[in-house]
Amino acid sequence: MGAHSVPFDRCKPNCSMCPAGSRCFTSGLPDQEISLWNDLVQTHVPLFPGHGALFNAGDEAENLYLVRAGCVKTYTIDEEGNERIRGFHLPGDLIGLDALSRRHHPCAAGAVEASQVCVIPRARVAAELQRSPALMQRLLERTSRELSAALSLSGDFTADQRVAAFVLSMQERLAPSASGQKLRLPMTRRDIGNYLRLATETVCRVITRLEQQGVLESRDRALAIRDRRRLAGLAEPVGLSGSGADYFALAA
Amino acid sequence: MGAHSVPFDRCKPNCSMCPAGSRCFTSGLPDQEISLWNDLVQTHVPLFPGHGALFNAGDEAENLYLVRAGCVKTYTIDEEGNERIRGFHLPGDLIGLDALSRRHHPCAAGAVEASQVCVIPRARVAAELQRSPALMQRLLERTSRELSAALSLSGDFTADQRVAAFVLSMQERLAPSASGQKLRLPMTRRDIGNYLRLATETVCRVITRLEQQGVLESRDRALAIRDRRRLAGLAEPVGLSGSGADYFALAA
DNA sequence: CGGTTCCTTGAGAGAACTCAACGTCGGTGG
DNA sequence: CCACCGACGTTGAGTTCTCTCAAGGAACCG
Repeated sequence: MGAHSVPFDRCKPNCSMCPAGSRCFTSGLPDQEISLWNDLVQTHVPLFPGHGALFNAGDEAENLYLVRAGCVKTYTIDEEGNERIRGFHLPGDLIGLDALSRRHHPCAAGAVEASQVCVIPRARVAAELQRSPALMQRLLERTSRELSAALSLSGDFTADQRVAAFVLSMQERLAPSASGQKLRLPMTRRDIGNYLRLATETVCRVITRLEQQGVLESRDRALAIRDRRRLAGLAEPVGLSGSGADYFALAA
Repeated sequence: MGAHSVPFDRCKPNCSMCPAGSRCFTSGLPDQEISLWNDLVQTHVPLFPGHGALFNAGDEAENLYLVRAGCVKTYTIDEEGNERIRGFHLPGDLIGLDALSRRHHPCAAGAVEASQVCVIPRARVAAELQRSPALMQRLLERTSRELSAALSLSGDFTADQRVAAFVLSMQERLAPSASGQKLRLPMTRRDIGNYLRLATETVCRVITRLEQQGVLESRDRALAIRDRRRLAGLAEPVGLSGSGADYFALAA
């Protein structure tokens, strides 16, 4: 992965044609608000794995980013050069919510697979917050939801529990309607392990074991859930799933 | 710890006399905004360890809470009855930010030591958000900061790194000015271990080791940092400290 | 084709956990 | 006043889960 950020080209996006569709965090808002948001979005940029980071840790946090398509990871690099993945961001997810109280990004962001992200200048968001409580609430809700998920994953769970929770979570986020269907994970085993704080080999072994027990079917990145109940039973202590259950909780 | 929430008594608090003082998240706002916030605060309640929870996981999230004095922990109980501490909340900290996108609390809250918390009805917060962007920004910033901290702690760190980061963090939060002074931790070794995902014994052993190396001085819950540099060096990969460095980052 | 990256499986090592015991402290009640 | 009890803190010995190291096979690409 290169050291420098990608340059932005100028192509004005249009929310009504967005591939993220109903997963976008504006989904469900009145047309007027969405158009307002659309005006905030400055441009969108393509992003490819290994072709430079979207931003690096310590960079000034000038923008928020919204994933249009693909998968983007946020990560830190420790002094020994080891990557630590903090999160995977799928279509509709915002990137940069952990920097809202800071001037600089606490982490870097880069593509896991070929992706597109919308760029929203933070100054414009800050200005808009003065006018649109609804958008601000959405922002706050998303941030709160990420907090809740991060707290869930920070427990000390076994490798089986972690992997089970991860698979379930990815299924819900990637294909919320198609339960039991085949699923294609965007990331490598190494990335999964890094995110779950497990060695790559451990991830492999757990998946193999779950396959032998008839819980999963897996061929490389393709994956199908055979026994959802057992998987959910394993994942339950982690408490990661169902984060997006009731959305408008903050609104009175 | 009892199963039922404590009843609220009626004592109207006054922000200008709050023991949390400058640590409160309203600190630095113009007097007018603070008075506005003061109006939102319905009441404040005392809280004692072992005398019932402030709320339990699954409870309807009717209120936000703001710690006035003491120390409050948030935690979940898994199906085997094991407690998992998700966070310690010190004077000035808000409780319930992880529930802003939900109707129900994902965790319980209870006193670590004798404490007082302000009660702020969420409905009133939601209504106020329409009018006061400054307060909303503070709320968003606090949530973002907690997210950042939670992500930092979710890495796979050694017991030494975790304990070092915890001690440093507590020192910064409890006595930001009095560096090197003696510090009194509000929580037991068991609570620390539970929070850091370490066995109680491991926490003891690490502290003992750090003492032998001249990094710390420790007698039960009293604690003094002897070699801040070594401690920070150990804690550095965790990246927990300094979260509150630049505050008004979101404001334009 | 080579070369690279990813996935998978095996064997040994190590960090943290569990189990167990003991000392200390503070409260309680005889 | 003191014995008792429970909670907390500390230390030791053995176990276990996951990691590290190593190697082979599969997929992809120039």
